[in-house]
Amino acid sequence: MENTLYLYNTLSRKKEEFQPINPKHVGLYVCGPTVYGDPHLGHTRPAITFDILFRYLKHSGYKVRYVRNITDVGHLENDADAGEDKIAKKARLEELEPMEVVQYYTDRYHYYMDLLNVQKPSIEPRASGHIIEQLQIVEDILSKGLAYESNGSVYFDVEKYNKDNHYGALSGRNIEDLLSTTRELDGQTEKRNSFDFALWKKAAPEHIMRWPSRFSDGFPGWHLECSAMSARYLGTEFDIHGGGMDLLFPHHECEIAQSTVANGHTPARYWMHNNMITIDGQKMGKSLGNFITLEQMFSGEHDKLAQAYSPMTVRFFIMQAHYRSTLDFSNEALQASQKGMERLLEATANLEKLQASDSSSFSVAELKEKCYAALNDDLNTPILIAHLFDAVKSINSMLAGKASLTTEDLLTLKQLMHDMVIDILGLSVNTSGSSEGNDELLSETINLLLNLRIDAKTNKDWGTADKIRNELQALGVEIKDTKDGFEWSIK
RNA sequence: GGUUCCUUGGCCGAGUGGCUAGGCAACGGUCUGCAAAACCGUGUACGGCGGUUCGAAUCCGCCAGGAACCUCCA
Repeated sequence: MENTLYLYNTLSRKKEEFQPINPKHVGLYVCGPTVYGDPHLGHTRPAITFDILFRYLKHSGYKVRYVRNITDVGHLENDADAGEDKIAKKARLEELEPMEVVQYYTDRYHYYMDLLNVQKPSIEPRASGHIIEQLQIVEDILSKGLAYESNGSVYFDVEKYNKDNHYGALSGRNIEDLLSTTRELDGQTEKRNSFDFALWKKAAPEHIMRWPSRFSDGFPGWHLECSAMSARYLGTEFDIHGGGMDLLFPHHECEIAQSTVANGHTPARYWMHNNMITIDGQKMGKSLGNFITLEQMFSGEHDKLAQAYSPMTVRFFIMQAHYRSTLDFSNEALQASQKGMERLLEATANLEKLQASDSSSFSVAELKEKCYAALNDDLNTPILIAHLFDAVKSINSMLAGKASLTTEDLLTLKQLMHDMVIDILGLSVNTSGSSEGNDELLSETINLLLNLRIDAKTNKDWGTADKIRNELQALGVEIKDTKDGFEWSIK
């Protein structure tokens, strides 16, 4: 495929042609979840965004190593002395072993990602499994004089780093701004500057998750795991680093600083950031407590939810907005997505019914070109979907006998729709995930009833015909009359 | 307070200096026993005020409103 993919690089703040370091291979690192809570709607944004990137890169012929971590240690609750590992806190609250909490929420995360048809990354490393690598980086940075030890903790010396590098290059800040804007928090006394960040943190007595080191019994600073694990599995320089926009600063900025000191160069060439999902115009997130969990989305059990939404509806909803735009949650928007997606999937399934003819009344080649152009333009899935709806229109026109395609064009269209809808957008064709009651007996029974209805119609017995239709519909069987009979599906 | 970003028709949501985004909803028509589905058609959108330009929703300035980050967050 001689397509050129353009990706928006946060580093340069513009779209850049994507060129991998090693031809045919792509190294992709994405910040994964912190597993101390149930996955919510917000978690689906990066998961789906980078799932599409992963799928598209593979579709384009690249061999992709996709690393997405599980954060199970190290996130400080507040800062400095008041710091407490989030996992540990949750554990004490629930009186569970920290690793028990981690396991539980990791499993939950995996379960819901599977429902959303998010492909598993190639490697899913855990921070807790890479303490040694993280300590090695701490030692390395210390030996280079860009970190200092203080009361059993080790901090990165941002000011010193900034002399030869630009701390803030990714997020568009500079150290002067940071000096004046960083909030004064308790327990900053260990640090030389408020913007210094921990590489290693001494554990308070009540802190359960801890590892021995020559500095103290403690745990790694929360930016360090990504530096350690990306370098271990992708090398010190790899192609793409992704994550949520909320991680841009300080997380990714610190990551760059650490890795730059350790390796002499920035870790990733392209930095991609997905925007947030909002609700009532505000970011959906843990801190605000305004999130809707995926369990709630799929069951409909939440005050904000007018109904349950299927995983595919949620997936489609997310893909209908560009990944760098905020996306506002609303029932109306979700319902619109659901209906649109059903139409798209039905048309895709109906491709099999199409008959070729002598000539083509529309250009499949042009459609195909537009689809790839949309993807190549920084993964513009809303535009891609708009083009797919054009295809839907054409497919339905063909079904209605108002459009035609040659055998060759029809084949191309089938392949294209399969590639786009199934492979790249990752929608599964069996629409609603609910009762797949496709057992013989049920099918034959419904067929029997609908055949009786045809008889009734032949006899102009509209009362009986309507009764069969209405009652079946009430039971959730969707009925469509066609020229030569009927079609039905279970809703 | 600092930095950055956003404001598009009933709802969601793309986009470009001049060429139909798309979806959902609505309305009219075709089809149908009636519906549903499908098809055809309709909707004179770009926060406000100035400026640049032959021409701006798209560039610049100001104003209004909103958001993100600066603290854990996807």
